[in-house]
Amino acid sequence: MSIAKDVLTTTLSRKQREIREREQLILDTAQALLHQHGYNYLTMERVAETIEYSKGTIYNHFTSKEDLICSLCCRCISNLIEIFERACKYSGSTRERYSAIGIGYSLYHQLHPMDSQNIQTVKNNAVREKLSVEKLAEMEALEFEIIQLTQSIVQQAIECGDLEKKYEKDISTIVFGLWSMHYGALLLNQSDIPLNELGFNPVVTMLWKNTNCFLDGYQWQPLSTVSDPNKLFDKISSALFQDELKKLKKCTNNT
Amino acid sequence: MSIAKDVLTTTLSRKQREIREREQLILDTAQALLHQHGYNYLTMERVAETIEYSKGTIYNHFTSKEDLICSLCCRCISNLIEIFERACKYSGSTRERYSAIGIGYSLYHQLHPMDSQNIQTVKNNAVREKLSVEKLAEMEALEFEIIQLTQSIVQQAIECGDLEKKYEKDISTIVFGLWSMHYGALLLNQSDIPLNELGFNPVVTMLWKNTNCFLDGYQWQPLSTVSDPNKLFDKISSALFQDELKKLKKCTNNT
DNA sequence: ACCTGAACACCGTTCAAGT
DNA sequence: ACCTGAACACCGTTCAAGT
Repeated sequence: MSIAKDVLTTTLSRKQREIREREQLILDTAQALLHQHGYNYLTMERVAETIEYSKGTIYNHFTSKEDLICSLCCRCISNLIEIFERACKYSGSTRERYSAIGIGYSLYHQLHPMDSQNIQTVKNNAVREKLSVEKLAEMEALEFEIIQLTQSIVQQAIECGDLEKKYEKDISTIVFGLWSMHYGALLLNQSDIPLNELGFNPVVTMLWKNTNCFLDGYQWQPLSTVSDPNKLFDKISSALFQDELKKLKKCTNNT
Repeated sequence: MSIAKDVLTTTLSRKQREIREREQLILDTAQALLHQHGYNYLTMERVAETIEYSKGTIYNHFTSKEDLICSLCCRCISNLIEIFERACKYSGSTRERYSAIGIGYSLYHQLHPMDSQNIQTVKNNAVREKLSVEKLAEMEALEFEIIQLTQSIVQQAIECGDLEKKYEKDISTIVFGLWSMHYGALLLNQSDIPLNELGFNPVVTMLWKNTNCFLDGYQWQPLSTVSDPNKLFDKISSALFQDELKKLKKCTNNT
Protein backbone atom coordinates (compact mmCIF):
# COMPACT_ATOMS: atom_id res chain seq x y z
CA MET A 1 0.00 0.00 0.00
CA SER A 2 2.60 2.42 1.12
CA ILE A 3 4.79 1.41 -1.76
CA ALA A 4 1.93 1.68 -4.26
CA LYS A 5 1.13 5.13 -2.99
CA ASP A 6 4.76 6.09 -3.29
CA VAL A 7 4.80 4.83 -6.85
CA LEU A 8 1.61 6.73 -7.58
CA THR A 9 2.83 10.04 -6.27
CA THR A 10 6.17 9.42 -7.90
CA THR A 11 4.45 8.66 -11.20
CA LEU A 12 2.27 11.71 -10.90
CA SER A 13 5.12 14.06 -10.29
CA ARG A 14 7.80 12.34 -12.32
CA LYS A 15 7.07 14.36 -15.42
CA GLN A 16 7.18 17.51 -13.37
CA ARG A 17 10.43 16.46 -11.78
CA GLU A 18 11.86 15.62 -15.16
CA ILE A 19 10.89 19.02 -16.48
CA ARG A 20 12.36 20.77 -13.49
CA GLU A 21 15.57 18.80 -13.81
CA ARG A 22 15.81 19.53 -17.49
CA GLU A 23 15.34 23.20 -16.79
CA GLN A 24 18.34 23.15 -14.48
CA LEU A 25 20.24 21.17 -17.11
CA ILE A 26 19.52 23.85 -19.69
CA LEU A 27 20.66 26.55 -17.29
CA ASP A 28 23.82 24.62 -16.42
CA THR A 29 24.58 24.07 -20.08
CA ALA A 30 24.00 27.70 -20.99
CA GLN A 31 26.19 28.80 -18.11
CA ALA A 32 28.97 26.45 -19.16
CA LEU A 33 28.85 27.64 -22.79
CA LEU A 34 28.82 31.24 -21.66
CA HIS A 35 31.70 30.72 -19.29
CA GLN A 36 33.87 28.58 -21.53
CA HIS A 37 33.42 30.23 -24.90
CA GLY A 38 31.83 33.61 -24.31
CA TYR A 39 28.52 35.21 -25.07
CA ASN A 40 28.66 34.92 -28.82
CA TYR A 41 29.22 31.18 -28.67
CA LEU A 42 26.07 30.62 -26.65
CA THR A 43 23.30 29.79 -29.13
CA MET A 44 20.01 28.02 -28.66
CA GLU A 45 21.13 25.47 -31.23
CA ARG A 46 24.23 24.59 -29.25
CA VAL A 47 22.34 24.32 -25.97
CA ALA A 48 19.88 21.98 -27.69
CA GLU A 49 22.66 19.84 -29.13
CA THR A 50 24.47 19.58 -25.81
CA ILE A 51 21.44 18.45 -23.82
CA GLU A 52 20.30 16.25 -26.75
CA TYR A 53 16.88 17.78 -27.09
CA SER A 54 15.47 19.85 -29.92
CA LYS A 55 15.34 23.61 -30.02
CA GLY A 56 11.56 23.48 -29.66
CA THR A 57 11.90 21.85 -26.26
CA ILE A 58 14.08 24.65 -25.00
CA TYR A 59 11.42 27.08 -26.09
CA ASN A 60 8.97 25.13 -23.93
CA HIS A 61 11.07 26.14 -20.94
CA PHE A 62 12.16 29.65 -21.93
CA THR A 63 10.29 32.04 -24.18
CA SER A 64 13.47 33.49 -25.70
CA LYS A 65 17.22 33.47 -25.49
CA GLU A 66 17.03 36.56 -23.31
CA ASP A 67 14.53 34.82 -21.03
CA LEU A 68 17.02 31.98 -20.62
CA ILE A 69 19.85 34.36 -19.82
CA CYS A 70 17.74 36.29 -17.35
CA SER A 71 16.77 33.06 -15.57
CA LEU A 72 20.46 32.28 -15.30
CA CYS A 73 20.96 35.69 -13.78
CA CYS A 74 18.14 35.19 -11.28
CA ARG A 75 19.70 31.92 -10.13
CA CYS A 76 22.95 33.77 -9.50
CA ILE A 77 21.25 36.55 -7.57
CA SER A 78 19.57 33.90 -5.41
CA ASN A 79 23.00 32.50 -4.57
CA LEU A 80 24.09 35.97 -3.63
CA ILE A 81 21.05 36.47 -1.40
CA GLU A 82 22.02 33.36 0.48
CA ILE A 83 25.41 34.93 1.26
CA PHE A 84 23.71 38.15 2.33
CA GLU A 85 21.50 36.23 4.73
CA ARG A 86 24.56 34.67 6.28
CA ALA A 87 26.06 38.14 6.64
CA CYS A 88 22.93 39.41 8.41
CA LYS A 89 23.07 36.53 10.87
CA TYR A 90 26.73 37.13 11.65
CA SER A 91 27.13 37.65 15.38
CA GLY A 92 28.83 40.98 15.86
CA SER A 93 28.18 44.71 15.99
CA THR A 94 25.90 46.33 13.43
CA ARG A 95 28.93 47.76 11.70
CA GLU A 96 30.51 44.32 11.49
CA ARG A 97 27.34 42.91 9.98
CA TYR A 98 27.10 45.74 7.48
CA SER A 99 30.74 45.20 6.59
CA ALA A 100 29.99 41.50 6.26
CA ILE A 101 27.52 42.32 3.48
CA GLY A 102 30.24 44.11 1.56
CA ILE A 103 32.77 41.37 2.16
CA GLY A 104 30.27 38.70 1.19
CA TYR A 105 29.52 40.58 -2.00
CA SER A 106 33.09 41.04 -3.08
CA LEU A 107 34.30 37.59 -2.08
CA TYR A 108 31.34 35.94 -3.73
CA HIS A 109 32.24 37.61 -6.99
CA GLN A 110 35.85 36.61 -6.53
CA LEU A 111 34.96 32.99 -5.82
CA HIS A 112 32.35 32.80 -8.58
CA PRO A 113 33.47 35.12 -11.35
CA MET A 114 31.22 33.41 -13.86
CA ASP A 115 28.17 34.12 -11.74
CA SER A 116 29.04 37.77 -11.66
CA GLN A 117 29.44 37.77 -15.44
CA ASN A 118 25.99 36.27 -15.75
CA ILE A 119 24.53 38.98 -13.57
CA GLN A 120 26.15 41.67 -15.67
CA THR A 121 24.94 40.22 -18.93
CA VAL A 122 21.36 41.09 -18.10
CA LYS A 123 22.23 44.72 -17.38
CA ASN A 124 22.85 45.11 -21.08
CA ASN A 125 20.14 46.98 -22.96
CA ALA A 126 20.16 44.61 -25.91
CA VAL A 127 19.03 41.89 -23.51
CA ARG A 128 16.76 43.96 -21.28
CA GLU A 129 14.81 45.33 -24.23
CA LYS A 130 13.67 41.85 -25.12
CA LEU A 131 12.60 40.71 -21.65
CA SER A 132 8.96 40.38 -20.68
CA VAL A 133 7.64 42.56 -17.87
CA GLU A 134 7.07 39.41 -15.80
CA LYS A 135 10.69 38.34 -16.05
CA LEU A 136 11.90 41.82 -15.23
CA ALA A 137 9.60 41.87 -12.22
CA GLU A 138 11.01 38.54 -11.06
CA MET A 139 14.51 39.93 -11.13
CA GLU A 140 13.44 43.16 -9.49
CA ALA A 141 11.89 41.21 -6.63
CA LEU A 142 15.23 39.52 -5.96
CA GLU A 143 17.05 42.85 -6.07
CA PHE A 144 14.48 44.25 -3.65
CA GLU A 145 15.20 41.41 -1.23
CA ILE A 146 18.87 42.38 -1.22
CA ILE A 147 18.04 46.01 -0.55
CA GLN A 148 15.75 45.07 2.33
CA LEU A 149 18.38 42.90 3.97
CA THR A 150 20.96 45.66 3.72
CA GLN A 151 18.60 48.38 4.87
CA SER A 152 17.55 46.44 7.96
CA ILE A 153 21.09 46.55 9.33
CA VAL A 154 21.37 50.33 8.93
CA GLN A 155 18.01 50.62 10.68
CA GLN A 156 19.27 48.54 13.58
CA ALA A 157 22.45 50.61 13.80
CA ILE A 158 20.40 53.74 14.33
CA GLU A 159 18.13 52.05 16.86
CA CYS A 160 21.03 50.85 19.00
CA GLY A 161 22.96 54.08 18.68
CA ASP A 162 25.90 52.82 16.60
CA LEU A 163 24.83 55.39 14.01
CA GLU A 164 23.74 58.86 15.09
CA LYS A 165 20.02 59.59 15.05
CA LYS A 166 20.57 62.48 12.60
CA TYR A 167 21.38 59.97 9.85
CA GLU A 168 17.91 58.44 10.01
CA LYS A 169 16.91 60.31 6.84
CA ASP A 170 20.04 59.00 5.12
CA ILE A 171 19.38 55.29 5.61
CA SER A 172 18.73 54.61 1.95
CA THR A 173 21.66 56.84 0.98
CA ILE A 174 23.97 54.74 3.14
CA VAL A 175 22.58 51.59 1.54
CA PHE A 176 23.10 53.11 -1.88
CA GLY A 177 26.67 54.06 -0.97
CA LEU A 178 27.71 50.52 -0.14
CA TRP A 179 25.80 49.15 -3.10
CA SER A 180 27.13 51.52 -5.74
CA MET A 181 30.70 51.25 -4.49
CA HIS A 182 30.66 47.47 -4.63
CA TYR A 183 28.68 47.23 -7.82
CA GLY A 184 30.95 49.68 -9.60
CA ALA A 185 34.06 47.95 -8.32
CA LEU A 186 32.81 44.58 -9.47
CA LEU A 187 32.10 45.87 -12.96
CA LEU A 188 35.42 47.66 -13.24
CA ASN A 189 37.11 44.49 -12.05
CA GLN A 190 35.54 42.26 -14.64
CA SER A 191 35.88 44.75 -17.49
CA ASP A 192 39.21 44.29 -19.15
CA ILE A 193 40.74 47.48 -17.84
CA PRO A 194 44.12 46.20 -16.60
CA LEU A 195 43.79 47.55 -13.06
CA ASN A 196 46.93 45.96 -11.69
CA GLU A 197 49.02 47.15 -14.63
CA LEU A 198 47.70 50.63 -13.93
CA GLY A 199 49.03 50.41 -10.40
CA PHE A 200 45.84 49.56 -8.53
CA ASN A 201 45.82 47.20 -5.57
CA PRO A 202 43.59 44.10 -5.65
CA VAL A 203 39.96 45.15 -5.84
CA VAL A 204 38.91 43.28 -2.68
CA THR A 205 41.63 45.11 -0.72
CA MET A 206 40.66 48.50 -2.07
CA LEU A 207 36.98 47.89 -1.43
CA TRP A 208 37.64 46.96 2.17
CA LYS A 209 39.73 50.07 2.77
CA ASN A 210 37.21 52.34 1.04
CA THR A 211 34.21 50.81 2.77
CA ASN A 212 35.87 51.42 6.13
CA CYS A 213 36.57 55.05 5.30
CA PHE A 214 33.06 55.46 3.97
CA LEU A 215 31.55 54.12 7.21
CA ASP A 216 34.02 56.11 9.30
CA GLY A 217 32.81 59.20 7.47
CA TYR A 218 29.29 58.43 8.71
CA GLN A 219 30.82 57.88 12.19
CA TRP A 220 29.38 54.38 12.29
CA GLN A 221 30.71 52.96 15.62
CA PRO A 222 33.08 51.36 16.29
CA LEU A 223 35.39 53.25 13.93
CA SER A 224 37.94 51.29 11.94
CA THR A 225 40.71 53.16 13.77
CA VAL A 226 40.04 51.42 17.11
CA SER A 227 40.88 47.91 15.93
CA ASP A 228 42.79 46.14 13.17
CA PRO A 229 40.68 46.13 9.97
CA ASN A 230 42.71 43.30 8.44
CA LYS A 231 41.99 40.97 11.34
CA LEU A 232 38.31 41.83 11.15
CA PHE A 233 38.30 41.06 7.44
CA ASP A 234 39.76 37.62 8.00
CA LYS A 235 37.38 36.93 10.86
CA ILE A 236 34.29 37.86 8.87
CA SER A 237 35.33 36.21 5.62
CA SER A 238 36.14 32.88 7.27
CA ALA A 239 32.82 33.02 9.13
CA LEU A 240 30.85 33.78 5.95
CA PHE A 241 32.54 31.29 3.71
CA GLN A 242 32.89 28.48 6.22
CA ASP A 243 31.22 26.03 3.84
CA GLU A 244 33.36 27.00 0.89
CA LEU A 245 36.56 26.80 2.94
CA LYS A 246 35.56 23.37 4.24
CA LYS A 247 35.09 22.15 0.70
CA LEU A 248 38.47 23.46 -0.31
CA LYS A 249 40.06 21.76 2.68
CA LYS A 250 38.41 18.46 1.83
CA CYS A 251 39.68 18.62 -1.72
CA THR A 252 43.25 19.26 -0.67
CA ASN A 253 43.07 16.47 1.95
CA ASN A 254 41.86 13.95 -0.61
CA THR A 255 44.61 14.60 -3.07
CA MET B 1 47.76 81.76 -58.53
CA SER B 2 46.72 81.98 -54.96
CA ILE B 3 43.21 81.02 -55.92
CA ALA B 4 44.44 78.15 -58.06
CA LYS B 5 46.53 76.93 -55.18
CA ASP B 6 43.53 77.19 -52.88
CA VAL B 7 41.48 75.21 -55.32
CA LEU B 8 44.23 72.66 -55.55
CA THR B 9 44.64 72.16 -51.82
CA THR B 10 40.89 72.17 -51.41
CA THR B 11 40.58 69.53 -54.10
CA LEU B 12 43.29 67.44 -52.56
CA SER B 13 41.75 67.37 -49.12
CA ARG B 14 38.11 67.53 -50.09
CA LYS B 15 37.80 63.79 -50.31
CA GLN B 16 39.40 63.44 -46.93
CA ARG B 17 37.12 66.06 -45.46
CA GLU B 18 34.13 64.35 -47.01
CA ILE B 19 35.17 61.06 -45.51
CA ARG B 20 35.69 62.60 -42.11
CA GLU B 21 32.33 64.33 -42.25
CA ARG B 22 30.61 61.15 -43.32
CA GLU B 23 32.19 59.32 -40.44
CA GLN B 24 30.66 61.78 -38.01
CA LEU B 25 27.36 61.46 -39.86
CA ILE B 26 27.42 57.70 -39.41
CA LEU B 27 28.18 58.11 -35.72
CA ASP B 28 25.42 60.69 -35.29
CA THR B 29 22.95 58.46 -37.10
CA ALA B 30 23.88 55.40 -35.07
CA GLN B 31 23.56 57.40 -31.87
CA ALA B 32 20.15 58.70 -32.87
CA LEU B 33 18.87 55.22 -33.75
CA LEU B 34 20.26 53.82 -30.52
CA HIS B 35 18.74 56.59 -28.48
CA GLN B 36 15.37 56.75 -30.15
CA HIS B 37 14.58 53.10 -30.74
CA GLY B 38 16.99 51.08 -28.63
CA TYR B 39 19.85 48.77 -29.27
CA ASN B 40 17.96 46.15 -31.23
CA TYR B 41 16.69 48.70 -33.72
CA LEU B 42 20.18 49.82 -34.62
CA THR B 43 21.23 47.83 -37.69
CA MET B 44 23.87 48.52 -40.31
CA GLU B 45 21.13 48.42 -42.93
CA ARG B 46 19.17 51.18 -41.22
CA VAL B 47 22.23 53.36 -40.74
CA ALA B 48 23.01 52.94 -44.45
CA GLU B 49 19.47 53.83 -45.47
CA THR B 50 19.39 56.90 -43.26
CA ILE B 51 22.62 58.38 -44.56
CA GLU B 52 21.73 57.29 -48.12
CA TYR B 53 24.88 55.28 -48.70
CA SER B 54 25.27 51.55 -49.12
CA LYS B 55 26.23 49.11 -46.39
CA GLY B 56 29.59 48.57 -48.04
CA THR B 57 30.49 52.21 -47.53
CA ILE B 58 29.84 51.95 -43.82
CA TYR B 59 32.20 49.00 -43.72
CA ASN B 60 34.82 51.26 -45.30
CA HIS B 61 34.62 53.37 -42.15
CA PHE B 62 34.07 50.73 -39.48
CA THR B 63 35.19 47.13 -39.59
CA SER B 64 32.12 45.84 -37.77
CA LYS B 65 28.98 46.87 -35.95
CA GLU B 66 30.87 46.57 -32.69
CA ASP B 67 33.64 48.77 -34.04
CA LEU B 68 31.03 51.42 -34.85
CA ILE B 69 29.52 51.21 -31.38
CA CYS B 70 32.91 51.39 -29.72
CA SER B 71 33.80 54.48 -31.75
CA LEU B 72 30.58 56.03 -30.52
CA CYS B 73 31.62 55.17 -27.01
CA CYS B 74 35.07 56.71 -27.47
CA ARG B 75 33.49 59.94 -28.64
CA CYS B 76 31.41 60.03 -25.47
CA ILE B 77 34.41 59.36 -23.24
CA SER B 78 36.23 62.23 -24.96
CA ASN B 79 33.35 64.52 -24.04
CA LEU B 80 33.65 63.32 -20.47
CA ILE B 81 37.38 63.97 -20.43
CA GLU B 82 36.70 67.55 -21.42
CA ILE B 83 34.51 67.94 -18.31
CA PHE B 84 37.21 66.35 -16.17
CA GLU B 85 39.76 68.82 -17.48
CA ARG B 86 37.47 71.66 -16.50
CA ALA B 87 37.17 70.11 -13.03
CA CYS B 88 40.95 69.93 -12.66
CA LYS B 89 41.28 73.59 -13.56
CA TYR B 90 38.65 74.63 -11.06
CA SER B 91 40.15 77.18 -8.70
CA GLY B 92 39.68 75.91 -5.20
CA SER B 93 41.16 73.54 -2.63
CA THR B 94 42.31 70.08 -3.71
CA ARG B 95 39.25 68.61 -2.07
CA GLU B 96 37.01 70.95 -4.05
CA ARG B 97 38.70 69.95 -7.26
CA TYR B 98 38.42 66.27 -6.45
CA SER B 99 34.76 66.79 -5.61
CA ALA B 100 34.40 68.66 -8.89
CA ILE B 101 35.43 65.51 -10.74
CA GLY B 102 32.63 63.58 -9.07
CA ILE B 103 30.10 66.32 -9.68
CA GLY B 104 31.17 66.67 -13.29
CA TYR B 105 30.79 62.94 -13.75
CA SER B 106 27.32 62.67 -12.28
CA LEU B 107 25.97 65.85 -13.85
CA TYR B 108 27.37 64.94 -17.25
CA HIS B 109 25.49 61.69 -17.12
CA GLN B 110 22.37 63.49 -15.99
CA LEU B 111 22.62 66.04 -18.79
CA HIS B 112 23.56 63.49 -21.45
CA PRO B 113 21.85 60.23 -20.51
CA MET B 114 22.22 58.89 -24.02
CA ASP B 115 26.00 59.33 -23.89
CA SER B 116 26.15 57.35 -20.70
CA GLN B 117 24.08 54.62 -22.32
CA ASN B 118 26.54 54.50 -25.19
CA ILE B 119 29.43 54.12 -22.78
CA GLN B 120 27.69 51.28 -21.03
CA THR B 121 26.91 49.43 -24.22
CA VAL B 122 30.57 48.68 -24.80
CA LYS B 123 30.99 47.19 -21.32
CA ASN B 124 28.86 44.32 -22.52
CA ASN B 125 30.75 41.12 -23.26
CA ALA B 126 28.83 40.39 -26.44
CA VAL B 127 30.27 43.61 -27.85
CA ARG B 128 33.72 43.45 -26.27
CA GLU B 129 34.36 39.94 -27.53
CA LYS B 130 34.12 41.16 -31.10
CA LEU B 131 36.37 44.21 -30.78
CA SER B 132 39.86 44.29 -32.24
CA VAL B 133 42.78 44.75 -29.87
CA GLU B 134 43.49 48.12 -31.51
CA LYS B 135 40.02 49.42 -30.77
CA LEU B 136 40.17 48.17 -27.20
CA ALA B 137 43.54 49.87 -26.81
CA GLU B 138 42.08 53.13 -28.10
CA MET B 139 39.35 53.03 -25.47
CA GLU B 140 41.78 52.00 -22.77
CA ALA B 141 43.96 55.01 -23.58
CA LEU B 142 41.02 57.31 -22.98
CA GLU B 143 40.18 55.60 -19.71
CA PHE B 144 43.80 55.94 -18.69
CA GLU B 145 43.63 59.68 -19.32
CA ILE B 146 40.70 59.93 -16.90
CA ILE B 147 42.56 57.98 -14.26
CA GLN B 148 45.64 60.18 -14.63
CA LEU B 149 43.64 63.38 -14.25
CA THR B 150 41.94 62.07 -11.12
CA GLN B 151 45.12 60.70 -9.62
CA SER B 152 47.01 63.97 -10.06
CA ILE B 153 44.62 65.76 -7.70
CA VAL B 154 45.07 63.18 -4.94
CA GLN B 155 48.81 63.52 -5.40
CA GLN B 156 48.59 67.28 -5.00
CA ALA B 157 46.45 66.90 -1.89
CA ILE B 158 49.16 64.86 -0.24
CA GLU B 159 51.86 67.28 -1.33
CA CYS B 160 50.11 70.31 0.13
CA GLY B 161 49.03 68.49 3.29
CA ASP B 162 45.26 68.41 2.68
CA LEU B 163 45.60 64.64 2.89
CA GLU B 164 47.85 63.06 5.50
CA LYS B 165 51.18 61.68 4.33
CA LYS B 166 50.25 58.20 5.57
CA TYR B 167 47.71 57.89 2.74
CA GLU B 168 50.40 58.14 0.08
CA LYS B 169 50.24 54.39 -0.48
CA ASP B 170 46.46 54.64 -0.86
CA ILE B 171 46.38 57.14 -3.72
CA SER B 172 45.12 54.68 -6.27
CA THR B 173 42.68 53.27 -3.72
CA ILE B 174 41.19 56.72 -3.21
CA VAL B 175 40.92 57.14 -6.97
CA PHE B 176 39.26 53.76 -7.22
CA GLY B 177 36.83 54.69 -4.45
CA LEU B 178 35.50 57.75 -6.24
CA TRP B 179 35.47 55.94 -9.55
CA SER B 180 33.67 52.80 -8.41
CA MET B 181 31.12 54.75 -6.40
CA HIS B 182 30.21 56.96 -9.31
CA TYR B 183 30.40 54.28 -11.94
CA GLY B 184 28.21 51.95 -9.90
CA ALA B 185 25.71 54.71 -9.16
CA LEU B 186 25.48 55.63 -12.81
CA LEU B 187 24.79 52.06 -13.84
CA LEU B 188 22.23 51.51 -11.09
CA ASN B 189 20.58 54.76 -12.12
CA GLN B 190 20.21 53.82 -15.76
CA SER B 191 19.20 50.23 -15.09
CA ASP B 192 15.47 50.05 -14.71
CA ILE B 193 15.50 49.42 -10.98
CA PRO B 194 12.88 51.92 -9.79
CA LEU B 195 15.10 53.66 -7.25
CA ASN B 196 12.67 56.40 -6.33
CA GLU B 197 9.79 53.95 -5.90
CA LEU B 198 12.08 51.99 -3.57
CA GLY B 199 12.48 55.09 -1.42
CA PHE B 200 15.88 56.28 -2.63
CA ASN B 201 16.71 59.96 -3.00
CA PRO B 202 17.85 61.31 -6.39
CA VAL B 203 21.13 59.65 -7.37
CA VAL B 204 23.04 62.93 -7.72
CA THR B 205 22.04 63.92 -4.18
CA MET B 206 23.03 60.57 -2.71
CA LEU B 207 26.33 60.58 -4.56
CA TRP B 208 27.23 63.99 -3.24
CA LYS B 209 26.43 63.00 0.34
CA ASN B 210 28.31 59.71 0.06
CA THR B 211 31.33 61.25 -1.63
CA ASN B 212 31.61 63.78 1.18
CA CYS B 213 31.45 61.08 3.84
CA PHE B 214 33.94 59.00 1.90
CA LEU B 215 36.42 61.91 1.74
CA ASP B 216 35.73 62.82 5.38
CA GLY B 217 36.64 59.25 6.25
CA TYR B 218 40.05 59.84 4.67
CA GLN B 219 40.21 63.12 6.61
CA TRP B 220 40.67 65.06 3.39
CA GLN B 221 40.73 68.71 4.53
CA PRO B 222 38.65 70.78 4.74
CA LEU B 223 36.03 68.36 6.07
CA SER B 224 32.48 68.69 4.82
CA THR B 225 31.36 69.53 8.34
CA VAL B 226 33.06 72.95 8.35
CA SER B 227 31.02 74.45 5.52
CA ASP B 228 27.68 73.94 3.76
CA PRO B 229 28.03 71.07 1.25
CA ASN B 230 24.92 72.14 -0.66
CA LYS B 231 26.33 75.59 -1.36
CA LEU B 232 29.60 74.05 -2.50
CA PHE B 233 27.72 71.75 -4.86
CA ASP B 234 25.91 74.66 -6.49
CA LYS B 235 29.11 76.67 -6.74
CA ILE B 236 31.06 73.87 -8.40
CA SER B 237 28.30 72.70 -10.72
CA SER B 238 27.60 76.18 -12.06
CA ALA B 239 31.34 76.72 -12.58
CA LEU B 240 31.74 73.42 -14.42
CA PHE B 241 28.69 73.68 -16.59
CA GLN B 242 28.91 77.35 -17.36
CA ASP B 243 28.71 76.69 -21.11
CA GLU B 244 25.74 74.40 -20.81
CA LEU B 245 23.90 76.83 -18.54
CA LYS B 246 24.59 79.68 -20.98
CA LYS B 247 23.11 77.67 -23.81
CA LEU B 248 20.04 76.91 -21.76
CA LYS B 249 19.65 80.59 -20.89
CA LYS B 250 19.95 81.57 -24.55
CA CYS B 251 17.27 79.11 -25.53
CA THR B 252 14.81 80.35 -22.95
CA ASN B 253 15.52 83.97 -23.90
CA ASN B 254 14.84 83.30 -27.56
CA THR B 255 11.48 81.64 -27.05
C1' DA C 1 0.61 16.08 -24.18
C1' DC C 2 4.99 16.55 -25.65
C1' DC C 3 8.81 16.65 -28.89
C1' DT C 4 11.00 17.49 -33.40
C1' DG C 5 13.48 19.96 -37.00
C1' DA C 6 12.49 22.05 -41.47
C1' DA C 7 11.41 26.55 -42.75
C1' DC C 8 11.32 31.41 -42.10
C1' DA C 9 12.93 36.05 -40.74
C1' DC C 10 16.41 39.06 -39.70
C1' DC C 11 20.81 40.97 -39.77
C1' DG C 12 25.94 41.21 -40.03
C1' DT C 13 29.44 40.73 -43.54
C1' DT C 14 31.61 40.01 -48.05
C1' DC C 15 32.98 40.80 -52.68
C1' DA C 16 32.29 40.81 -57.74
C1' DA C 17 30.63 44.17 -60.70
C1' DG C 18 29.95 48.87 -61.76
C1' DT C 19 31.27 53.92 -62.07
C1' DA D 1 39.75 54.68 -56.06
C1' DC D 2 35.45 54.31 -54.40
C1' DC D 3 30.70 52.72 -54.11
C1' DT D 4 26.96 49.32 -54.63
C1' DG D 5 23.76 45.70 -53.35
C1' DA D 6 23.05 40.83 -54.33
C1' DA D 7 24.44 36.84 -52.03
C1' DC D 8 25.93 34.29 -48.10
C1' DA D 9 26.25 32.84 -43.23
C1' DC D 10 24.43 32.56 -38.89
C1' DC D 11 21.09 32.36 -35.49
C1' DG D 12 16.64 33.22 -33.08
C1' DT D 13 11.92 31.71 -33.48
C1' DT D 14 7.82 29.27 -35.16
C1' DC D 15 4.71 25.61 -36.14
C1' DA D 16 2.98 21.64 -38.87
C1' DA D 17 3.86 16.94 -38.47
C1' DG D 18 5.07 13.08 -35.74
C1' DT D 19 4.96 10.03 -31.49
